[in-house]
Amino acid sequence: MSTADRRAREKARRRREILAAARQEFFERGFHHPTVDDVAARAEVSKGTIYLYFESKEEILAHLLLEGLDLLLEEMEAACEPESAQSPEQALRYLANAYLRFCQENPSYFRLIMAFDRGRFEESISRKLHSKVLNQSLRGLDLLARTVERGAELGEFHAADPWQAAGSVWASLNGVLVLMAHPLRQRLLRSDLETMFQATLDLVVRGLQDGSHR
Amino acid sequence: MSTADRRAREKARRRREILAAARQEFFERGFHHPTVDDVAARAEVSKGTIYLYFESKEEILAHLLLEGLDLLLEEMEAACEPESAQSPEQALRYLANAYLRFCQENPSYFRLIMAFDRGRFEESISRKLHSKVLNQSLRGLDLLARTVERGAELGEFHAADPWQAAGSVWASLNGVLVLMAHPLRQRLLRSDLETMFQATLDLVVRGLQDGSHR
Amino acid sequence: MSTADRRAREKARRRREILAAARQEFFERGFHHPTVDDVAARAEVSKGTIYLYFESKEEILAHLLLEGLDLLLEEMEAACEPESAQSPEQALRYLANAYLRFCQENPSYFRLIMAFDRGRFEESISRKLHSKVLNQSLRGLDLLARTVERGAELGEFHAADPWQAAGSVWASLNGVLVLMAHPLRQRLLRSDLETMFQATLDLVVRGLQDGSHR
Amino acid sequence: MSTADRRAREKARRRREILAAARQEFFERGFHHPTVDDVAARAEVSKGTIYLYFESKEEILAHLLLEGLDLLLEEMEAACEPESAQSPEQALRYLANAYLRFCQENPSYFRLIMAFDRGRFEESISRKLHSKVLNQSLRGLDLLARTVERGAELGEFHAADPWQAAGSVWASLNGVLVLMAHPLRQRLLRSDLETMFQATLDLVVRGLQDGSHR
DNA sequence: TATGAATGAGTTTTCATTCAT
DNA sequence: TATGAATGAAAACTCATTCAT
Repeated sequence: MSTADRRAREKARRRREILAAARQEFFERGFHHPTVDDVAARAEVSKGTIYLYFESKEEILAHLLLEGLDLLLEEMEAACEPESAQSPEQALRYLANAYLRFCQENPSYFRLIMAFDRGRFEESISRKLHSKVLNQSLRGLDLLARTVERGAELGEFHAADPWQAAGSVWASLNGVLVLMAHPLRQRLLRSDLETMFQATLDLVVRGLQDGSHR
Repeated sequence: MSTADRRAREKARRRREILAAARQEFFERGFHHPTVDDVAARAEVSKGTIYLYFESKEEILAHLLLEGLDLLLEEMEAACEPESAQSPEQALRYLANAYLRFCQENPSYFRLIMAFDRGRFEESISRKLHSKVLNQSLRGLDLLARTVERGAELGEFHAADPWQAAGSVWASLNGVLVLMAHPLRQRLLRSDLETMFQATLDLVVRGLQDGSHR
Repeated sequence: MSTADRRAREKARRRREILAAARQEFFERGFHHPTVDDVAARAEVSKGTIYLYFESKEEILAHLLLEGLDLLLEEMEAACEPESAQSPEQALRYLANAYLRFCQENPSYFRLIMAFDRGRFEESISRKLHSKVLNQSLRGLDLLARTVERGAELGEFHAADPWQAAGSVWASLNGVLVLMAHPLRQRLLRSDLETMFQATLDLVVRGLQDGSHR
Repeated sequence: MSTADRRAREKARRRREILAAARQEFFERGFHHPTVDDVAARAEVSKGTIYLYFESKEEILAHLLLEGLDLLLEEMEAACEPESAQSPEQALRYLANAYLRFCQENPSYFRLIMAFDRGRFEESISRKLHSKVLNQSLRGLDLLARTVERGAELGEFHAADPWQAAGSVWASLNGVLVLMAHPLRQRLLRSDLETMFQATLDLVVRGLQDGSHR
């Protein structure tokens, strides 16, 4: 067993090393520029070895994406940790800000997450991995939905369908992050990501709190 | 003159034909798959001819993008046409719905517009064309901002900075369109684009109307 | 006739204009870079017109070469003009220096002449034009040979075969021009074209004057 | 070790095979005509493999050039081997004849060496390779200069600056080789390379021996 | 005579992936 | 398990020349 164990451990370590090398390459030089050779060189293994641990180049990127999602989820979960202690609005704001911080601190992961949406990814990675990514990417929405739901139960939010409302919130925040990713739009709107993000958050929170119907 | 005229007309027609062929290829097979050869074959001209009318493959895509933006802007402008006759809320809803319709009816143009954001486009098209695209892409935001401003002046919206508010609204709507572009997310949220879009629109409109501050 | 005359004159003028445009393009940007389009643009005629006046791109270059040779020959002929008035040595030195001046003042023509030697020229121009170039390029040698011959007759040079001797002289002078064309070799030999050329000229003149046989 | 050794050996062999294939292609069909595909086909490897062993097409040519220079230098060094045993004149003649033989036996290498002078070579090969070529191409001149110097010290040659004199000799011999490379000029001068070369060699040797100043 | 639109063969280089060792 | 040599499809762009008008 001990031998098998060590083998497995070493295998896992090697895999992590390759992933780390890929992360550096892709984050430093863009998602398209680095070649498998570049990654192999950085990981100090041969090109063939890469294919021993990953099916394809795209799968490596998918795994990095998964990493990013894990990190994001972790931070979002931490943000609404002592759940009961926070008001739903507070929790919503914490969640949103956790997302904002994550994007600011990990712009490359954010770009990767956004790139996943419209990419040839889906065509070129295994079905299993693809659904893994999708699942993970929905957990954030889930956290949001639960918070909205709690707010609705407490009468603080007016949302007939918490999932839908969570979708709206998520879409709005995401939209700002994408919108402000472009420096030119920051200039045009004479604003920065931080300000814009908070303004949008305020806007949707007010929308959730206001029960009036047109 | 007649000769020169006919020449110019035929040149313009040929250009349109190439653009049409490119549109078909790119919209049917994705923005990355088709080669210049494919476009040439579809347009029934030689590859060299393509380069007589367009500087590069990327410029063709940029011109398609411009087409899409023109179309979108046209529809948005039509939507708020008899400006004075509409309440700001009404105008905002019309604008938003014009955007929604456009995206539903021209999903490929929408994908192209979204794709433009993050891409090597900027590096590979002429500066002039690039700024043309940017300019056009900002006019939608401008329409929105003017509407918000009118609402603020009439006291119907509470927005200290109309441009910022317009940015929030635009970002939110855009966010929904992107979010729901993925069928899997539609399923998960047990909703469809239409519903989700209207819900988000409601949310932000309520947010604009509600003057309370937390 | 007058009409035909004018036509012919205009045709000749147009031809010269194209040649002038080609000269500028090729001399400024190298013999390989400019395209037929570039030449046409410079001459302010259409590309098709170029082919009305010249068979091919290579033929244009050949005509420029011919121009260069004409110029060179003119100067060499001027150099030994009042033939009888000069000593053969003097005449030889004048001839050589005419060549040197020509190369210094028309480095592009010189490069073109050298390029003709080893080039695909021969393959791609008409036989007639090719022999015209060859003929012309031999007239310099002829001048040299006649001077050597005169020297031999006067007993100042010792040359059993004046043509052969002229060939040697010509080859040597040419060799220096080529050798010193490269700045790196100028540096290595710690000399410049002028000095080296005169030194070589001295060397061969002494060789011609010295009747000793090993 | 054995494995690594064999690998290295095979790699070197493959490289030699590619170079041999390139040599055949380039020497048979001209330096410009063959494509990388042609070389690959001749070497019976895929096109990609070529680029595994050489950076570019130009680098292949540069390596062939280097081969040629190595060969030439070898023969020139052999020619003045038992240095002390020869008179300077003898040594000079041996050197010159070694050069002549090389050019006669390896006309393609000679053409390549001449072609290197003026060409886009310098722009398209690595700096390191380029200086390697330059270095090698100067060693011939160096041998000549040392011989002339010895002759000057012994009083047999009159050369104030041995390097300059060597330059003159080298230029002259080179000039003949270039001049006579063209069959048409051989015909015109009613001479052949061999005769012309010896005549020119005689001329410059006499020039070196004669100390008179005009 | 002049135009200029159209052609399309031609060429280098890249790189994900495979597979013999 | 690891290597790294080999593959070969792919793809954008150029430009001399032709020819209908």
